[in-house]
Amino acid sequence: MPTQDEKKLPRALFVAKNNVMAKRISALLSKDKAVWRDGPSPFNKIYSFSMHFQGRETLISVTSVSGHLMCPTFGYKLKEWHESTTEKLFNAPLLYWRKEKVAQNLKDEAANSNVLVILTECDREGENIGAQIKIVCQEANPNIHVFRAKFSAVTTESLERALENLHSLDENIVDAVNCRMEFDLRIGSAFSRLQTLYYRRYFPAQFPPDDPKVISYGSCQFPTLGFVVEREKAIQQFIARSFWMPQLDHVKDGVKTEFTWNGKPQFNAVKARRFYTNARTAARAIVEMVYTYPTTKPRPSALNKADLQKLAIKQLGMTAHEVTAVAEQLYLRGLISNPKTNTNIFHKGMELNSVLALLVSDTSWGAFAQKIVDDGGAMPRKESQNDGVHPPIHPLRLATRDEFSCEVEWRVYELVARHFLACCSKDAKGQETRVTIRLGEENFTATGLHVDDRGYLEIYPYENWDEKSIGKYDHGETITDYQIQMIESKMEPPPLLTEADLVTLMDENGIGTSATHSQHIQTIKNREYVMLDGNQNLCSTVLGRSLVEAYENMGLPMASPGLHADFERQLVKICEGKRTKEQVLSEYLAMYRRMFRVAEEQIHEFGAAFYRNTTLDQIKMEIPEIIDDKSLENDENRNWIQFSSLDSNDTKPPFPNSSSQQDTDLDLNWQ
DNA sequence: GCAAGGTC
Repeated sequence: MPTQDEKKLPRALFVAKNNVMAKRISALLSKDKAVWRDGPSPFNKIYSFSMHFQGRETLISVTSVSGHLMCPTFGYKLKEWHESTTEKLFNAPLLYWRKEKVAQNLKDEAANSNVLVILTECDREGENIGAQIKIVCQEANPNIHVFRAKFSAVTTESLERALENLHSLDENIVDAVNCRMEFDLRIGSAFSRLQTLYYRRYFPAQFPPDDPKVISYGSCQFPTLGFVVEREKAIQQFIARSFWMPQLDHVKDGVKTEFTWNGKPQFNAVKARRFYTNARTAARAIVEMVYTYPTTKPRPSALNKADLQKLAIKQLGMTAHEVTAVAEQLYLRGLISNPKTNTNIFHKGMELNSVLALLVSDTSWGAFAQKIVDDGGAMPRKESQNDGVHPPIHPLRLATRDEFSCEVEWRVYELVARHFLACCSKDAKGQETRVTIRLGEENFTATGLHVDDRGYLEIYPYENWDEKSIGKYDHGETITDYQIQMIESKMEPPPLLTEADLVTLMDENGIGTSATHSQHIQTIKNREYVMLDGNQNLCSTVLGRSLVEAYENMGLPMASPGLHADFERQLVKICEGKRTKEQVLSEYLAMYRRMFRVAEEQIHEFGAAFYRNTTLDQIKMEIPEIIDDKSLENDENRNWIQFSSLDSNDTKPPFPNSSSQQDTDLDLNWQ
C-alpha cells in the first residue's frame, strides 16, 4: 500500500505487452525495488514503485495485456455452418469479443492515474494493441494523458531513453491493422467453410461430418502451402538431361590435381565427341598460365529475424517454430535484442564497441572480442535492410552455458553472440592459385586455396573455407603423363523445400510477419496439408496438393503469393495515410467475393483434384520402382571412360556404348 | 469447427 507521502505523488500507468515484460520493465526502472500485487486478471500482475518521470517523482504502476484485448467475431446467427449462409460472412456485421478481466485490470489502474504510457512492441500490431489499451483506459478515465513509448531492447538505458522521447499513437497504423483483422476474418471464414462443407459432403469417408477436422483457408497459410506444392511440381516436371564434361587429372609432387574443362557442359553428344577427338590427337599438354591472387570470404552481415531462422534451422537442426519460441525467451530474459527485426544494418549511433566489451570476458570468444576492439573496433558490412524500428539481433549481456537449463536456448544464444562477433570482425583472407593447361584446342583449369587469415571464421563454426592443395606448376611447362576422363553427369532436379527455404520464400514474398512465419508452417502441418519426410523436407499431402490444384484449375490465385502481396501494399498505403481502411476493405472484399462465387460455381474442381491425387497416390504405392540405380553402378562404362595420352591405342568409347542410352539420330559410331 | 495476430 502506498504511504501517505506517496499518495500525494502524481501517478502514471505503464502498460506492457505481457506480464514477463511488465516484470522486467519494473525491475529495470525501479532497480529491483518494485512490489507486485494481483489484479482482476490472473496473468497480469501490477508492479508498483516510484521514479523520476516527466520532471518529478511519480508513482508508477506497470501492468500488462496479453496480446490484443479485442477480437472481431461473427454474431450467433452465423455460428452454424451452412452452404447457404457462408457468403454472408463477407458483409455480416462484426461483434468484438473482449478479454474482460484484462480490461478490468486496466480500468482499475487507469481510474486513478494521470498519465498512461503504452509500452507495447514497436510494430504494427503493437500500435494496434496500444490503441485498444487506450480505448479501455479512457472508459475509466476520459482525461488520462496517453503516450506511446518506443524501445527495442529491454535495457535500462533503452527504456529511459524511450520515456524521455514519448510519442502519440499513430492512428493510420492502428487502422491498417483493423483492416487486416477484418479482411482476414471474413475471407478466412468464408473460404474455410466452403472447403470444409464441400469435402464433408462429397468425401464423408475421409472427412466425416462429426470429425472436428477443418479444411481451412487463410491469406497466409495458402500461399505457404502453394510454395511447397509449386516446388514439388517443378521436381516432377524436371527432365533429367545428361551432359558431359571432360576432366584432366595430373599428379605432381605427390599431389593429384583435377583440372576441369573451361568449356560449357556439353549436352550434345556429337559436340562432346568432337572434343574427344581434339584431345586424342593432341600430343601433349602445356601449362598456359599460373596465377596467384588474393581472395576473401566475406564476413556475414548483421543478423535479422529471417537469417536467424535460416541459420538455426540449418546449423542447429531446429524447426522454424522452435527458433521463434527460443529467440523470444532469450529476448524476454534480456539476453538478446528484439528478434523480430528485419534490419541487417547497425544504426550509425549504435555503440558496437560497448556490446563487444560485454563479451570480452567469455572463455570461448572473449579473446576474439578483445582483438576486434584492439584492431580498431567493430567494422560491420554496409547493408541496406532497415525496418526503422529494431536494430539487428545482437547480445545484450554475456551469458555462460550454466545459465541455461535448456541446451537449445544456449545454442541459439551462442549463435547470436558468435554471429555478432563475426559481423563486427574481418573477412577471411587467402591466396587462390589458378593453373590453366592447354590440351589441343581445349583449356582446363584447376584452383587451389591457401588461407592466410581465417578472420571471422575463428569464432564462426557455421561456415567453413577449406584449404585446397594444388601441384606446383610453371608457366610454359609441358606435361605428358596426364589422364583424361569424360565425366557424364545428369542435371539435378531442385530439392524439396526445407523449413528454412520456406521461411526465406515467405520473407521474400511478404507472407505474414517475421514473428509468424513459423506459425504458418505449423498450421499447414496441423491441417495435414504438408508433412516432413525423413530428411526434414516438406512434402504436400493428397489434400494439400488437391486444394492448390483445384484453385489453379478454377483460375483463382488463392495459393500464389501475388494477391497477398497486393493487399500488403495497400496496408502500407493506409499506414502512410494515402488510403483509408474503408477504401481498401470494400475494394478487396468485393474482389474476394467475386472469387468466392467462381469457386462456388466450379466447386467440383475440389472433388476432381482430390480424386485424381488419391488415385495417383495409390498407383505410386502399388508399382515398385522399375529402375534400380544400384545395378547400373557396376557398369564401369556408365559414367566415364578414360584414356591416356600415352596409350593412343585405347579403344574405349567416350560415351556409354549401349544404344539404349543414346539418341538414335546421332552418329555415335565414332570409330 | 473458420483467419492472422498476439500471448498464458
